[in-house]
Amino acid sequence: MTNEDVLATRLSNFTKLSDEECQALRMLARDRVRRVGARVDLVREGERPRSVFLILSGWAYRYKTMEDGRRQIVSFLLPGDLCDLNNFVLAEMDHTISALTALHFVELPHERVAQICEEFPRIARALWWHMLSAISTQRQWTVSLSRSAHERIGHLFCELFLRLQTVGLTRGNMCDLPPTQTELAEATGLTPVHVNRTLQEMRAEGLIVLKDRILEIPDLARLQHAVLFTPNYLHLGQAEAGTSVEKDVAPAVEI
Amino acid sequence: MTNEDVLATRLSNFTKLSDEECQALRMLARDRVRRVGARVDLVREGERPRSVFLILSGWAYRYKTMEDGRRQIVSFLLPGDLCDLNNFVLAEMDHTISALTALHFVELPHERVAQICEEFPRIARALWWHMLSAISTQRQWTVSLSRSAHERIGHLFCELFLRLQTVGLTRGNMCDLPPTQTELAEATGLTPVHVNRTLQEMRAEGLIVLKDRILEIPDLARLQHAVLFTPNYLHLGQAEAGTSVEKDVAPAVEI
DNA sequence: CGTGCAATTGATCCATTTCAAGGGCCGTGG
DNA sequence: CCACGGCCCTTGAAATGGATCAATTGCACG
Repeated sequence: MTNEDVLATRLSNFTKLSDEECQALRMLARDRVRRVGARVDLVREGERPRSVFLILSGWAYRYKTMEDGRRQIVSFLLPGDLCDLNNFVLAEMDHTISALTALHFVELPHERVAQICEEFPRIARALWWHMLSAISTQRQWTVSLSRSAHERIGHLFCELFLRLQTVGLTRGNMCDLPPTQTELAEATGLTPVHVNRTLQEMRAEGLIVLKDRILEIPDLARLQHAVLFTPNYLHLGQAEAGTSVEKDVAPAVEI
Repeated sequence: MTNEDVLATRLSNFTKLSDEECQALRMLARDRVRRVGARVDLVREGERPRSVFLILSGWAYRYKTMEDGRRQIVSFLLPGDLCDLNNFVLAEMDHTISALTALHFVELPHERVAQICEEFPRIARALWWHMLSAISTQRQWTVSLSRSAHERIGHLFCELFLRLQTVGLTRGNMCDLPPTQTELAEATGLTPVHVNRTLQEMRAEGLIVLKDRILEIPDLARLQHAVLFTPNYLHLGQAEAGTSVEKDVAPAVEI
């Protein structure tokens, strides 16, 4: 099901948007809707994408391949996510974006985005937030370098659940979780076997229920606590909070 | 030693800049130079920085602390690097930036940057590249999730060496490497003990010479090969390459 | 009714962690 | 001038989390 409201919904998590702005975003999502099946590449390493992708439905992911064949998924792209907003300069991709499930998306020329930003400054701001949150998320993933298997997986689940929630894709404490255990392994830097065993332990502890690609988190707070998850990096609902926070810092010497 | 040319040098790796543009960048680096000693925080988690930092000399790093005290360094900031260029929206920091060594830097109000970008579109472009390369680097770090200790450390060394090279801070095949083994451990997600042993092995293999905070890479190509390093993610010297790369991709169905 | 992929299980191996302690260097203070 | 504490690097031995190898089950699909 294609939802042309996803982007507006997603961006509303950063700033309140007017009806007019939402309408403009809705128009974007009608541009040139495309559909691809699972496992299809959207952009490949070495290419210079000439546009921004907006995901309307389905999951995608970015991954890097090493010479010896190992693959590392470096991020998941969910409905409402924009890819390579930053790539105005048409840089060469250093990784591949690929569909995890069947996918609906729109390919937006950069000018189209620029034009909307000019007309609606608040959308421009929201897009900055969007980008910021993507970068923060990337940083969080690197923190997993010092996390245990439990923490890596649990953390990922918390993140995905919350991100899906912001676009209305959770039902109570449940959500879809399309990636296979092998893909979870590629995302966390673990072995499929070990992911499997870790999942079983987490199930045994009652932290998660995961079956048939459906994830249920009986007690989100407990899971978050168990895996040391703090959601601040998603930067949800901070935009309103004003800008006047003053603390003493860096007793620097003026030169 | 403060080098007011670092930024121009750094950005020249992305696009050729005119003398006038370089001059403008040089003026930036004179704005309000500040100096702090090692281990001082520049911005702390929870704050809303109102400006961009430009590092003139010395090293800094971003890190996250977990509730149980573990620390993870998520990136190093070198001379010529700009921090939080993206943070126009004044988001709350979800991590801390701290000086690794004594540091010279400039704090630039966002308007100052915006103004320069308006006057010199090519600088704006270069700043996009700068940002892009920072994000790519962050992605590369998450690839370390599936790297061995040797690869993590070797990869980090290759990256730092090349980044330093772009701002003229290498001497032949040598460069400064101020982080302690404990800090290298925090950056790679390993134990200090294991970092120590891994370094010894890499020394024994002749891949590196590391003593007194000076790193020497006798054969960069060999090291790169040994740790599966590919420098494309730094996006150096791609800007000139034109934008017309066409390949067939994503045999998508128009709807 | 096979074929193939996802999930699962068992047994073994190894990389990395943990714990514990010693040595070198440097700045500080007696 | 020497003793001291602190930080950084180093070493050893033991414990363990996660990897590896190999095989089995279950299920969807042509």
